[in-house]
Amino acid sequence: MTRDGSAYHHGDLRAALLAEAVAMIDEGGTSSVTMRAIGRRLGVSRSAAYRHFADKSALLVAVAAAGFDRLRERLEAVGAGAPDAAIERLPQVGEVYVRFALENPGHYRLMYGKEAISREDLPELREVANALFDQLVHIFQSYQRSGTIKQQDPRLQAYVAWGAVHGLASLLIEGQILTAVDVDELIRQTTSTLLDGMRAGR
Amino acid sequence: MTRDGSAYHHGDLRAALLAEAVAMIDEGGTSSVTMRAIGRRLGVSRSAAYRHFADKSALLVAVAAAGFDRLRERLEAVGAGAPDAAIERLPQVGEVYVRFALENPGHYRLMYGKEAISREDLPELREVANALFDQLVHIFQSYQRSGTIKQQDPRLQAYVAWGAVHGLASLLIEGQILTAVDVDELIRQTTSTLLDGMRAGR
DNA sequence: CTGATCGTGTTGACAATGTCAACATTGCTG
DNA sequence: CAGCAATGTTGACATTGTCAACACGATCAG
Repeated sequence: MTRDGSAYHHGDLRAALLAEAVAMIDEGGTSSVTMRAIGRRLGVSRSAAYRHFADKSALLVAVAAAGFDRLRERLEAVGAGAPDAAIERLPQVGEVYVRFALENPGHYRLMYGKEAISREDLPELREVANALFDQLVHIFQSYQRSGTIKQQDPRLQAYVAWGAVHGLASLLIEGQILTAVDVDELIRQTTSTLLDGMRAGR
Repeated sequence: MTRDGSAYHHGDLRAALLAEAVAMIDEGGTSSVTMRAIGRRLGVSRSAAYRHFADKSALLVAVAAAGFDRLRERLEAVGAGAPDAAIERLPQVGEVYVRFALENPGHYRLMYGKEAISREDLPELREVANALFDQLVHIFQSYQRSGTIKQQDPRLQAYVAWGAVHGLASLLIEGQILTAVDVDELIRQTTSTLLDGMRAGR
């Protein structure tokens, strides 16, 4: 293997399948991802994918997992050097998060939706997603320690913030925000409202 | 027609189709709604629905529209008598909104998702949904007039609030919030954070 | 009352999909 | 070099959305 392409054996079909699926998802939505179409695009037969994934759902799960990895990398890069409690942290995280969704709408929908894949019974996905959430909780804990925000269950604060940012991302990628508004402004407004709403000292 | 059931002519198939589709959506998700299955459940042939809806998408659009109507009714009922600027208004609206999503997850997903139906080119849906949004903008305008919150583009405030509430609803119905938390508490926390974050006077 | 007409249902048919079983080809291992 | 396990391919089936051709039945003209 690792040969180029004279034929029968692809070389690294698994990786190619994943990449192609990601591409198709962001081109035409999850519904455009079809076992047969993906094979066609890769010049491989319709059921070749079954040697690498148990079924379509398994393929999509792998795609989602890859998405979580990419998102995590980006988020970790935010203020990699900055102190945890730096006040710019939350807005930056929020922005990167929403941008990711906007750039990979199909991917994002797959990751946080339930239609295509159900997360409950997939420990693999649960872990990655939980890791992301924990990262957020840590930010709020730092803010609390530095006295910036209210002393409260940080998980609750994290859920509220995650909800707000996820909601904004969803509205945007689902085409619900039609009137002309500046996306950057919306993101800033969201994160600053959150921070102000959680500020310590009434 | 309007007769009971001896056979060929159903009586009111259109309404029955809508009702059955709604039921199926909230039972097994949008993907479980199948032209053929819906016919089976109604004891009618597989393509009977095509006499009332151009295609599957048209059926789903009608279902979504019905959903918007139901949601609007519920929201209008909130504080129907109370003055617009009453401070309890926003939290109440938020709670009713999230509750609706939790009670009709499939329906809600269909309404605010893009996978099954695309809203842009459906003026019919645009109107209902926009009416809902305008309602929200009005609330913020009232708050501003009464000096409760910052003077700012109320549409921006409305988007931020809508995003937060929509995001919370989405996370809940998509099964993203797994750790044990009180839903009521989450809703309250969200709306109060929003209000505090928008309060006038720094 | 008779029959034409149109709305409403039904059946047949087709292409596309996910998936399994049987078969083919290849690369690696002894 | 023989043979096995991994990887691809083809055939087949049930399911789906949808269209065309046909069937039924209510209503309206005469």
